[in-house]
Amino acid sequence: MAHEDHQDIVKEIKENMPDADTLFELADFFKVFGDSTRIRIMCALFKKELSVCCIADIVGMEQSTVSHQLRVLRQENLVKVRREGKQSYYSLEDEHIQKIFEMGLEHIME
Amino acid sequence: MAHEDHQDIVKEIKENMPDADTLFELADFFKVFGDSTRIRIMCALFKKELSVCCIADIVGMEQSTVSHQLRVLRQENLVKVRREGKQSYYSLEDEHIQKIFEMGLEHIME
DNA sequence: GTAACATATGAATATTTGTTCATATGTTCA
DNA sequence: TGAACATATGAACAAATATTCATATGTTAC
Repeated sequence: MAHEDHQDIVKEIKENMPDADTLFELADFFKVFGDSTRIRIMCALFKKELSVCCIADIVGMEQSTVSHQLRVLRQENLVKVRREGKQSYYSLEDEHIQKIFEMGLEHIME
Repeated sequence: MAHEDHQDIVKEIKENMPDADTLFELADFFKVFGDSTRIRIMCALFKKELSVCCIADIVGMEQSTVSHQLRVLRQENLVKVRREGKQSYYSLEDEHIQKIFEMGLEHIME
């Protein structure tokens, strides 16, 4: 290492990279997709909005677990909530999420 | 919970979900995107293939750290290696990766 | 008001994960 | 062969994370 080539390449690439903050934020965004419980929750929400207890039943986990994970999803703006009576109905924030999901699927299917 | 509505919805959604194994695999795939070091490595590789020491310099981390993370990327088929003399040159496996990356960026930019 | 239900949250725990150091492996050149 | 360099890997440690239990908060109906 440390020949001129090396330094030139490093410099060139560095200059064209998005800034570190953006990439850090991006990693945090993808981190949300990196857990099977959350993935399953999101997947369940593709069809329609669902209450917390429905989601818990679908993914087969404690209501508490689901609630914690829904908070994570909310914090990254992947889902939104609507309160109706005793229940909270969750739905996907936008269609990006499903697209990203599908691209991931495409990749692992190869 | 446990009114008929609830059970019907749960059943309907469950039947239409991809199987658990697939979703588990998908989570593992996205997990790779969920770390800022790996994201930065991938991002560096958008332009061209790079040697390990170049990557280490670009992301500003130990050669060892980068090597470990490159293994993770390899295991999920996100990068491929080409050995040339003393150096290993890494490059992205396919164009899915950049697309997924860009969709993520789009989302966080909103 | 209280009871019954749905959801959210805090604390504790176990597991996973990222990084580093030290070192092994692989490659080239003399 | 051995020295010098590049990369890979194992062990150890610190930090982050997912889950559960217990309980608090919020809502409705009586």
